[in-house]
Parts: sequence; structure tokens; C-alpha cells
Amino acid sequence: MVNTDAADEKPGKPSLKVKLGSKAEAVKQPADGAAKLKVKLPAIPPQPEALDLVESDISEEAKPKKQPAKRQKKQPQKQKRARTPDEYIPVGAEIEGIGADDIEELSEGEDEYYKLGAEDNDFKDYKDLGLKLDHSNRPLWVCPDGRIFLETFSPVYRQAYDFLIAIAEPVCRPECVHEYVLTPHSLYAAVSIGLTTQTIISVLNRLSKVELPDEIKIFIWESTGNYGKVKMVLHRNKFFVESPFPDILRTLLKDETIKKACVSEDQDFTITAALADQAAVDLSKVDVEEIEDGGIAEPDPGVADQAQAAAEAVAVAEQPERELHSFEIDPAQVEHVKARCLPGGLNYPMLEEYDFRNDTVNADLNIDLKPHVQPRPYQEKSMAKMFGNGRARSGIIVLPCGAGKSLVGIAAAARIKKSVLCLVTNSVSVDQWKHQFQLWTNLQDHQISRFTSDQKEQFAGVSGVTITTYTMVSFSGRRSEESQKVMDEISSREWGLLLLDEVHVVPAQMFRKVIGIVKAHCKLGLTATLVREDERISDLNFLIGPKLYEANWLDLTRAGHIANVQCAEVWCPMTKEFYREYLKKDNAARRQLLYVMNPNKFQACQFLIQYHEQVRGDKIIVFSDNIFALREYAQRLRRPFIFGGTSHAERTRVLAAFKRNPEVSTVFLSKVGDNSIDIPEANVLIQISSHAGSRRQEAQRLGRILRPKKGKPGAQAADEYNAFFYTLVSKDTQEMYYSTKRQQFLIDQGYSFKIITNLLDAAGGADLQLSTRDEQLDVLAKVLSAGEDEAGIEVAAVTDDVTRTKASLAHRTTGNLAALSGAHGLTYMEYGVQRKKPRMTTKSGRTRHLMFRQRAEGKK
DNA sequence: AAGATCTATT
DNA sequence: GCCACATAGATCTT
Repeated sequence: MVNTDAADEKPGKPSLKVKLGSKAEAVKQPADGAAKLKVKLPAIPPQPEALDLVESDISEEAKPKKQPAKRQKKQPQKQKRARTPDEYIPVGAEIEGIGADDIEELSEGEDEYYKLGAEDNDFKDYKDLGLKLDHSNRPLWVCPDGRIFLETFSPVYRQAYDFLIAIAEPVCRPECVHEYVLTPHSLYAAVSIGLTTQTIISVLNRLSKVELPDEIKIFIWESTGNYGKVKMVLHRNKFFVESPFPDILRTLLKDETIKKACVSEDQDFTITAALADQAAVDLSKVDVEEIEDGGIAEPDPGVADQAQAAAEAVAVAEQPERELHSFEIDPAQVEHVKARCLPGGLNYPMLEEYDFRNDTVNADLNIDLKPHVQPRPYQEKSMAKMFGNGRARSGIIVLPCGAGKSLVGIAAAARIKKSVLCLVTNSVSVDQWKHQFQLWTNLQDHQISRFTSDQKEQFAGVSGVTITTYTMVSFSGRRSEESQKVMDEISSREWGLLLLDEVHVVPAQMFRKVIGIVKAHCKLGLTATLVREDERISDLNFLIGPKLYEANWLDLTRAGHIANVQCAEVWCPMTKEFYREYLKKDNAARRQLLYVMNPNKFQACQFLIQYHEQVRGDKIIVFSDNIFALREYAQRLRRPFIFGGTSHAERTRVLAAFKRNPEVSTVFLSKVGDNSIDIPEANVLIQISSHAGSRRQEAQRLGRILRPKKGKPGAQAADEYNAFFYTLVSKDTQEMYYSTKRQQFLIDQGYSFKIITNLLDAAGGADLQLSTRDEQLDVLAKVLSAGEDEAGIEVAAVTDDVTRTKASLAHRTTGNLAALSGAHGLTYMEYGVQRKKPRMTTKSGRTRHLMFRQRAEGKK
């Protein structure tokens, strides 16, 4: 990933050669914990205090002359690749007849290499950047294109991490070196949690091994300069765009989108000094104590920053007569107005803060955390980002599953002390959230009302907590009378806090409407997996707000807050008969059935279940998206299974048995298990079939076993695995490609997948089904006939499928290698900045179908 | 219990 | 260059 030949450095000729975006080595990290990044690393300094700062004078070049950001010229470097061990060959390579040696060969020639290298900015030569003399004491490499690499073994890693996560977007965080990228949105998020432009530049420079490139400084200035000048406020159930600067409002009103969103006819704005009490953004509170505490004290510029910031704040506050100008916006248009004002558009990102202490209009809610409740450090940190300046900021907090997200949301509610509307994905979650509120706070039963199809509970007077689902609020079909009544209540009320669980679902067509329907002063989104396979994740920037905090999964694992998971991909060779049929079929569904029902996969599954049940006494979930396979596997192995069609009674019966009965240690689940079933007991997960390349599904499934394990006999050592995640993959099939794609999110979080190619060799004497050819042929016949039953598809559909398969095959070669080499797992990325955005509409003006947009994007 | 509406993926 | 549809699931309604 990063090739820093520090050892080869000659004094006076410092060089930094970074091979950008290549994660080939990181992707299939060996699972013994040591990430085998091919990096030669500088010596670790003995003392953190040894940081002797050569501070470049920020103030002098504080406002760099505006000039077109120069991109470093691409200078391809021939690099000798480290030999890839056979089992770490990118999947798919074998299918295409390319082995490790071939890859080695290809890398010798530059042309071929570029075909493999995917991104055109694969190599950059940054040897011209001035390396600071004491660079080895500093943890960051800052590149002119906005990429930042963090050495996790630095003594100031923790401080540097906290800082980076605040200002940049994490791209990939394996064990030794993290990769981040600065984007306009990430910088917007940084200023919105209270960092000033100057603080960002000076701290970044202090942590950087190289002198901060000018492009970076300009970029930071441009991305943060307009922050806080315009505000979106909720006042008496109406939305207003508000600013002390009339000129800016005039500028905004010239924009078509905003003009259309205006409520008043004349599209003018009014001077309303009484509207809000705070005229200006209070810039004087700079939240950098954590960094300052980190042993990187920087007395002079720090003070200067504060002074400067205070001066700015005063200047803004002393606008003549503190007049406020505002115009009203149609609630349904709020989303579009905010989107328009973000960087990339008009670049006046709208500040959304709730001055809840001075809100006298909305009734207070008597809610407090119970005295014994002690949030964990990362939960505290999330809160600090949200309430840094005494007001409540809207935004998103990202924590892994099982790390206590709900406590963060509840703690926020307890801080704001106003009515809360809590939106979740299903009714199981509704009950869980109610339980959480009762567990952590002093709220009485009657103060919490649930609103689902079954339960439409009375609102508790003037203030309270209401928990409901996204569907309930956004539902467009006919409503029952009772339901309509509650909905009217919800939409007419003004809410202090809108709590959005699993916030990654909000960009969906219907769900996003909740933002306009519910009038809330503050919106807090929670999620573990800020990814979608479509490009809508960045919509959250304007739907909710910036990302306020994101925890590092590996850090939480090390601290014991979440389980330590061993991830493994088990390669199961196809049997001869199955593979012959697989190659013959041109129908994706039938092919899928063949590779899922592969007898070798079945045996691997059986062996793993037996091993974990008998040897370790674990509780196991087996996931299969394919219902046919789910039923077949479960019945053969005599284990219970649950899928969508399973009745509610049966579900509870099976889950109760799984929880309490030691005889029932394995349960088979379909997609239902992804969301609406709560199983804290399980610690082993086996995936036999899954939903294509969904990174979110993969991460969510892993989350099922992430809850920290306690009360297990024999306390585990900190570095010992206490949970296991197996993905069974049929070798040389389409599944290999999907598997790689699915794992990308987890790999970006720093997880490594162990490849097991010889599981059944180890199984030796185990008594496994389907070991005779006759048995296997039986299964094959069953699969084929089932396939025919389901193949009620016309010829046209099949031919279409052929072309599609061809296309995806052709794509697979590059796709695989690209997936291994690049930062494709960008979560929550700025759109249109790095990549060209595919057209959203067809030429005829209809919205372009998502699939074609993606196809266009993937092509190149 | 069935129909309608919605999500996510390819 | 321009296009669609299927599958599996959840949740709301009557």
C-alpha cells in the first residue's frame, strides 16, 4: 500500500514514493493478526515528547493566493511487486487462466500493468515534497491530492486518529497504515464540530512528515471559508434560511432551486431581528483540547488561532444592530435547498444547530440517564462532537454493531431534554428501543409511546419519547383512521430531537420524506454501516448533516468493547458433475443454485457446524439467501430454519430454543436474520449464500456476532478470537467475485480474511453426508429439476441474460483486480469530486435507471 | 390471509 | 444509445 523506502533514503535527498490506492496486499491479509503490508517503516521514535516542532509559519501564508490547484503530474514508477503467495491471488485470476506468475509477468511491462492497475492515478511520485528532518517523529504523510496516510504505530496515533477522523474521510484502515482523504464534505464536517480553518491547517502540518503542500492549504481554505454564514432554522413549525449577511441571501435567491423553494411570492427576505437570539456563529470555542493534550503542544499559533477566531466571532456578532435576514422555505424543499448549498453547489453549507437551552417554545422533557450509567470513552467522544459548543448539532455517528449505539442516542436525548421522535427499521427494533430507554433513563412507561401497526399508544402529554418505524411515517398508502390521527400529531408537532436508527436507509426514495414530514430541531443519525451499493449515501450530507464521529472497529476490538472475530473465506472446489452443469447453464439463478448446493460446500458447512458445536460449544447461525438451499441444508442437517414465510409463533419458538436449549446450537436463517431478529447469543456465523455484492449485508451479518462475549468459561486473552465468521465460496464461480466485493467494507475497517483452501483435508475422519457419488448425483438431480420448475422465464429474458453474463465476465477480470487494488470502498464520499458522476437522467428526461448509471460508471 | 407498497440488489 | 425486470423480504392496510 505504502512503499516508504525509508531505509534507502540518502540524507539530503528525501523521497516519498507512494503507490496510491493499491491494497492488493491488504485485501487478503493473513489472519494471524499481523497485517502483512509491504511497507518499510521508519524507526519509531523513543519519546513522544521528542517531537521537536519545526512549525512553518501558518499565519504568514494563512490566506494563500487563489490559484488553480495544480495536480501533480503522473509519473509512472516501475515497481517490483512482492510475490503474492498462491492463496492470495486475486480471485477470478484463476478462472481467467492467470496465475500468480502471470501477474508477476504483467507487472514487468508498464502497459499491461496499467490495465491491471485500474485507476489512472495509481502511481504518484511525491519525491519533490520536502520531507521534514524529524519526519520519523510525525505520523502523517500528506499528499497534494488530498490523501493522507497515518502510521498507526506512532506514539501519537490516538491523537492523530481523533484529528484525522474529524477532518478527513477514512478510506482503508488496516492494522499498520490507514488511508484517509480530504473532501469538501469532510472538511465541512470538521468546521461544524468546531475546528477552525487555521487549526485544521496548523495541526495537520504539525502531524505531517512533509511540508503541507499549497494545494492542500488552498483546498482547506476554500472548503471551510463559508461555514456558518447561513443557517437553516426551525421556527414555529416553519423552516427559514437565515443569515446576518443580506448579500449572501441575495446570492442564494438568485439560484433557481432556492427561488422555487421559497414560500413567499415576492421571493424577498425579511429582516427579523427577533427571530433568533444568536446572530453569529460562535467561533471562539475550538475543540482541540484532545490534540493539545496529546503531547504536541503548540503554544503560540494555538493562542493565535484562538485570538483570531474570537476576533472573527466578535466581528460577526457586531454586525450593525445584529440584524438577521431570513426567508421561508417549503418544508418539502428543505432537502433540495440544503443540497444546493453544499460544497459542489453554491458552497454555503447550512449550519443546523439547536440551541435547546434557550428554547422556551417547546416543553421540556424530564429525562435523565440513570446515575450508574457510564458511557464508554468512544460514546463520550461522540457526545462531545455533537454538543461541543453547548448546542446540539445535527449529524451522523458511526459505531460498529454491538458497541452501544442506542446509548449514544439516548444520552443525546437526555442532554437536549425535549420531545424525541425515534425512527427505526421495524417493530422488533421499536420494542428494543423502548427497552433501551427504560434501561438507561428514568423515563416512566407512560412517557414512551410506540407507534406501529399493532401498537398505537397514546402520546404522553406535551413532551415525551415516541418510537416508530420509517415505513409508518413515510407510508403513502391508505391509512387507518387511528394511524392517521397519530400521524397528524407527529407532523404537526415540533420535535427537539429526531433520532434516526440505521440511518443508511434514509436515502431511500420514500424514507427520505421523513425529513420533510417531521419538524425537528436536531437530527441525529446512527449507523454501523455507512455504505450503500447505490450512490445515495452522500445524500445524507444534506438530509441529516455531516458525519460527527466514526469509531475504528479494530480499536474497539482491542479495547474489548466488541468481539474479536476471526474472518475466513473457505474455498470449496466444485465437484466435477456440478461444475459441468454450472458451465453449461447460462441462467444466473440456476448457476447460483448450483454453486450454493455444491456438495463440497455442504460438507464444509457440516464440518464447521460439528466442530463448533462439539469441540467449542458455540452457538451458530448459518445464513443463506437462497431459500431452496436454506431448506435443503437445514433439513439434511436436522437443524431449525427461519425465513420470511415462517410464522411469528414458529420464529419465537425456534429462537427461544436456540437461546435456552443446549441441544439447539445452530439455526439457519434467510435474509430475515439481517435485520429483524435479535440473537445476542450467537458467536459463529457461516454464510453459504448471500445477496450479491452487498457490502452492507456482509457487515451487518458480521455485526450479529460482534456483541462482546461475556460469561464464557475461561476468560479469554485479549488477542484471542471469540467469534468466527466463515464465508463458504465455491471455487472458480461467480461467487468468488461477489465475495471479494462484499468483503470490501470490512477490509476497509481493518478486518483481514483468512483463506482456507483445505478445510475438508483437515476433516479427515469426520462423518459427513454427501460423500458418495450417488448421493451427490441425487442432489444434483434435485437442483436441476428445481431449476426447471423455477425457470418460467421466456426466451427473451434468457438471451438478455447471456449478454449480461458475458459482460460481467469481461468485467470480472478487471473488476477483481481493481477491487483488490483500489479504494473502492469509499463510504460517505463526496459525489462528483473524484469520479465523474454518471448522468442521472436519460436524454428523454426520465430518470435514468440505476443499473445503467452504474454500468456507465463501471465501464471506463 | 391477501393485496399494496416499499427496499435492496443485479 | 437506449431500455427492464426479477427475487426475496418487510410492513402496512382491509
